Amino acid sequence: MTRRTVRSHRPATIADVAKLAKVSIVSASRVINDSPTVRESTRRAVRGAMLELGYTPNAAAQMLRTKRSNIMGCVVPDLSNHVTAAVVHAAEKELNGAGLLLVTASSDLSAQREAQLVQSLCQRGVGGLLIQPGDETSALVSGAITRAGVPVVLLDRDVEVPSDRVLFEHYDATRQVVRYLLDLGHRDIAIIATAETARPGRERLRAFRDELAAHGLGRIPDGRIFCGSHLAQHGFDAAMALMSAPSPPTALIAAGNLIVLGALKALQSMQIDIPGRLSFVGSDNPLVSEIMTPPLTVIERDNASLGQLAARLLMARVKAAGQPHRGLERMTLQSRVILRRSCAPLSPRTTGAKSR
Amino acid sequence: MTRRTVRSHRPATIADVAKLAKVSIVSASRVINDSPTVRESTRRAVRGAMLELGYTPNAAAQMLRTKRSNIMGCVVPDLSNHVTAAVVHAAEKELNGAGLLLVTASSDLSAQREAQLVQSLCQRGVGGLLIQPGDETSALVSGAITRAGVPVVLLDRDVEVPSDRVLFEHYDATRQVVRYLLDLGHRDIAIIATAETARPGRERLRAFRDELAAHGLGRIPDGRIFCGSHLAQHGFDAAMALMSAPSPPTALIAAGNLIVLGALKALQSMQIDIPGRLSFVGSDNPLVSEIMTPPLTVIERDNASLGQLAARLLMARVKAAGQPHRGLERMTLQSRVILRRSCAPLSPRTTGAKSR
DNA sequence: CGAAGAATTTAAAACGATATCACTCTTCAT
DNA sequence: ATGAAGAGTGATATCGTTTTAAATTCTTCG
Repeated sequence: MTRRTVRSHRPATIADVAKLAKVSIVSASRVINDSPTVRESTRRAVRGAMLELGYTPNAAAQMLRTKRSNIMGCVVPDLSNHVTAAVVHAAEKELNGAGLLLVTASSDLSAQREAQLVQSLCQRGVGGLLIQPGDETSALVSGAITRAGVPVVLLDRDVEVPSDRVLFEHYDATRQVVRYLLDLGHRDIAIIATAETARPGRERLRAFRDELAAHGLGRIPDGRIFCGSHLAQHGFDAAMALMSAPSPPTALIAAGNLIVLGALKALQSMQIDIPGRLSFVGSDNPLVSEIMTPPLTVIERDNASLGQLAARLLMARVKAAGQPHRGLERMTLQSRVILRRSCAPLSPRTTGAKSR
Repeated sequence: MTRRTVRSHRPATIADVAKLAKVSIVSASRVINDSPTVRESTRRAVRGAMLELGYTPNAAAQMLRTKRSNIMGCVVPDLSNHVTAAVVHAAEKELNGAGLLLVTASSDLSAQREAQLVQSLCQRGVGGLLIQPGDETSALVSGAITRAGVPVVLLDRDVEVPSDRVLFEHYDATRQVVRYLLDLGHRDIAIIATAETARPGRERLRAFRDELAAHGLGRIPDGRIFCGSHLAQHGFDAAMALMSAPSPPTALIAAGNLIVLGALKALQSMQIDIPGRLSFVGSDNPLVSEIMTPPLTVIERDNASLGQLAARLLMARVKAAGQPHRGLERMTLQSRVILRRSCAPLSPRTTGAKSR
């Protein structure tokens, strides 16, 4: 028969709180939103009532009135990619810490789907967006972003829109790796990369060309550059083509976490000795590349930091909504080159095999 | 000066649609919600107006009124885990296809955080939940689930709550693997698994014990079973302890996708020959385990199917809300054992090394 | 042709919060 | 004493939708 805190089935509303605290609904609302113009005694009364009723604001009503929600959106090409998942996970964690939620949607690299998702998320009232477009050149996507109407932070992409962005430094790291291979004596280096329509692929490729050119090797022979999807299959196909050709390269850079795996599968199926016959540079896959045989020289990035920074940037922008626009942020995170044992000096054997 | 479709900045509301279609707001609402009691001509008029205005319902208002939203929630231990990400990605894709969104939150294996997330998501009005609790025995979590008030589908977990669940078959596959090792002549087999407080770890361990007992090896010596976290570090530590002991096992099962990587790192650092000195069984990591040296015998699961099935189950349950409760679903997906080259018959050398 | 009944449509009342604006009550300078 | 400024409060309108119940129109049939 105890009647303490009747805990009616219906969740408490602000009206219940107000009544219990013996103040107006408006005052209750003020307390909830930390308005400064409310007397301390009132604040205490409302706080007490909220606690007693276990009150939490109805998000839908709040959003209907204010037009913004504390749900952020995130559009990425493929959440099942380990690198993407790491970024998203870090962002989500950072946002959660601030009481925000993150809804994630995968576009499967379809520009149309991307644009549609951005629109659909905005219309559903997300407060801000993290976006990693698959293709930076799509007008459909840049249009959708421009029209979003909420703060947007780009994830390692450089689309021509007035948004903040957090980027990885790909160019220097790639040049560094190419130089490393050149220093080892390699003169015939190939690269398998992602599409040039997105920053990582474009930057890595540009670095590849520039560094070779800087060493007087600007005239890259045909069939040394493979640009395409980020999928393992692309790595496999490209590596197959490369190494089954009459005169294969002596070094290979696999620039993409799945590409690495596909390429290695191909190399293994052709029983190509690494680094005996081919020096190999991979990327990402931190745990894995360490225990491969041989352990892989790779370019690695701190994906968690990217996600975290992006989330912070977004929250700052959302909070500052309405205030005069600070200049656009453009943060760059360094990549790390980790030397392991998958690259070796160009040996007589390699040369021999090639000059045959 | 063209005034066609003025495209006012404010998005169109149902009132605009109704006015343009020259019907009442209610009729417009009926058309939007596919109510059967609306004349064909009316329907056409409203449809036309919607299209012309580019109208889409305001989700907040809809939710405020109906108390349900088309956003689903998902609570998992760690989105950055490849396996988890695959499941979530598939679920998200399936939901997206039906016009639903998925907000994902990671609990970092904290039961408290899990309970809190479930509550916070519900209060924010998600229409249903996919949950993978880190610890099935936590009353905090099962309480939160019971109190959720929306349909819940458990992801490969067996919590005592009245919810649907989609499970992987772990028991048979593990017994199969143990039998395989026994058939190869191994008598001293070790296992590194995740915690017993969650289904996968518990099932695998039970299978391990049962199959050994079935072969008269029920008396498992100390230090052959390692239960703990799912992290690589646990795999590393356990493998280190196992193989640096005076009489190491001749076969090892690493039951967890990260555990595998940690264990392999340890084995490599100790320069333990696989399968010469130790037969090794891994799990998951499909692309990777194929290109390891040697290629790994593993237990694999179709994570995408799990996610997809869970999403479907959830949608069915959400749609059937209010209707008499069908019995609880409990679907099981088979695991696959893939034999590769990381296991070998117990050789004289292995035996010798051991009997020394 | 008129009435009953079915089929549509509509006006008005929620849903739960915040925004706006008016009001009271101090405090303080004139 | 008067007025102005400002702090604190509250009544009411509003956000965009669905629900309810009542009103209207359309059929059908005696």
